[in-house]
Amino acid sequence: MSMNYAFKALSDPTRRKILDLLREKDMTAGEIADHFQMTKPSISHHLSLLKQAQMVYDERKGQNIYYSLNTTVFQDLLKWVIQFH
Amino acid sequence: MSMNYAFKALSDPTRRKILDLLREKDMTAGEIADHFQMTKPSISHHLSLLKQAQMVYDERKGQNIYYSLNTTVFQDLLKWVIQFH
DNA sequence: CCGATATTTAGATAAATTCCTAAATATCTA
DNA sequence: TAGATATTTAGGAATTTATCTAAATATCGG
Repeated sequence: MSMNYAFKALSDPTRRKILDLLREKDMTAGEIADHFQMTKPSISHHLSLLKQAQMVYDERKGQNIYYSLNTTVFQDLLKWVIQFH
Repeated sequence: MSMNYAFKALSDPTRRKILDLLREKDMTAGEIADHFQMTKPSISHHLSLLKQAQMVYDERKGQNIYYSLNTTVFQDLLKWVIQFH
């Protein structure tokens, strides 16, 4: 089930911060990387895990690849958390 | 912030299953362990991480230690997830 | 086509995580 | 108090994760 990847993805603070950034607006991989003291390959790796977890979309526009939130898994997460409320 | 421990705790499927069990009823460490093909020390370790994340309470009653859900962190999680909804 | 820019992929390493066995601790009961 | 039961703590091995540098891929502009 895809929730497993989502929970794994959420366990890292860098990835949660990336999601927070994307909540504000869609961003390119480079723009995202500029918010961290970490190399671009490392951020690229985190983005790939978020994509694997179906928490972000990626779309190439020319030289850039834009990342945006994919909210479908968040709905599943919401249902999961509500059970404990 | 305690959310960090909570997200870490949730990243493991065994720990999520423990939480699901405790949703039904409070259970002793031994009862919980009976639901897994894993040694009791391993389950004990998972329980300790859940406690560190403030997702469960533990209370000794005689020889047994009962575990139960602590829902306060789940409320924070709910708020966090809702932001992405 | 070439050089520059944006991003990912590959490969390596250090740190963190999961799980085990053995030993320690706490409680109960005879 | 001694033995049995419940649970945790300690220590170690195997796996996974996070990060880096170097190299590869894709696109753009001249």
